[in-house]
Amino acid sequence: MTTTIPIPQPELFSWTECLWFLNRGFDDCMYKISGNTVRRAFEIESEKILVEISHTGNELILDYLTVEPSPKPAAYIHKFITDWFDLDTDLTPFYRLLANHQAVANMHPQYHGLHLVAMPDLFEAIAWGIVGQQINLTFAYKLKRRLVEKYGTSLQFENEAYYIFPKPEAIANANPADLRDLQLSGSKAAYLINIAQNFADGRLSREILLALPDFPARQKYLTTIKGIGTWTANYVLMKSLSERACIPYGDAGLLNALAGLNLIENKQDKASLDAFFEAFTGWEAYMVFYLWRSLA
DNA sequence: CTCCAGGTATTTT
DNA sequence: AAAATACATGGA
Repeated sequence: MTTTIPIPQPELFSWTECLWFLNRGFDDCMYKISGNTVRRAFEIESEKILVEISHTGNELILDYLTVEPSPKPAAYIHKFITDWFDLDTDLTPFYRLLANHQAVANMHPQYHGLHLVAMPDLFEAIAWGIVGQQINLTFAYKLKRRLVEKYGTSLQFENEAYYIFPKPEAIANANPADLRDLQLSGSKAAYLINIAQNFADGRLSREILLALPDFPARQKYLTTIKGIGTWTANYVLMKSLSERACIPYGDAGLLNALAGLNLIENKQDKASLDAFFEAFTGWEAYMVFYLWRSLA
């Protein structure tokens, strides 16, 4: 079965750039890329579904490779993919701001059509944020894979396993020592279990965060949770809740990119960092994403 | 061997 | 309130 998702502004969308980001040299176990297609497995209401996404000029094409989804999972997947590639955002204003700033003006022609590649699943985004704190990305993706292979589920297709991120319940019931054996730190193991329990008990969810009045309220709510500091809160909000005003302060890649462009003196130079971002009000998260892109 | 990684909580000035 | 430190371990 095949279905499609229209791309509202195909002239400002580049599938090649989005795929480049997904495939930028790390081993992310949540999808597989081959050629110009990406496959990802979902488990919704205990239905396991494998989707292959490809692209034409003005729409994404979804092929269901195993089973045809029921209406509710189909709707979930449609929304997930719309959010994954941030299809509904019009980049025109962002590109105008880039053009006005000499140091980053070339990013528009260079990365034209790159949409912010998101992590629509909030639990996955938070868990990934925790796992990735203060370690290099290569190692972080290894830890993520171990976590997913041990606590997630999977679907077999053509002799390959497609993994589905663990449900909160699976990690809520995990033994801290087992997480520690995956080479997570003791602190991270405790953070993950506590956060998973919050999700499992209904004390934390996308809906709960969205019900808060504004962005600062969501930041504050997240940072009250052990293990979620300024960086993780902003990272999660920009990657999973489409908050466009997020700056993951302290992010090593962000600081390196800004230093490389001589926009900050050193990693403590918050004044210059804030001054730079003032030119991108409302598009801070996109600016961060493009700076990360520029590091490759 | 050293230094740094898509940091945070805790302890010490 | 600001600064130092422990945490874990791979990669360069």
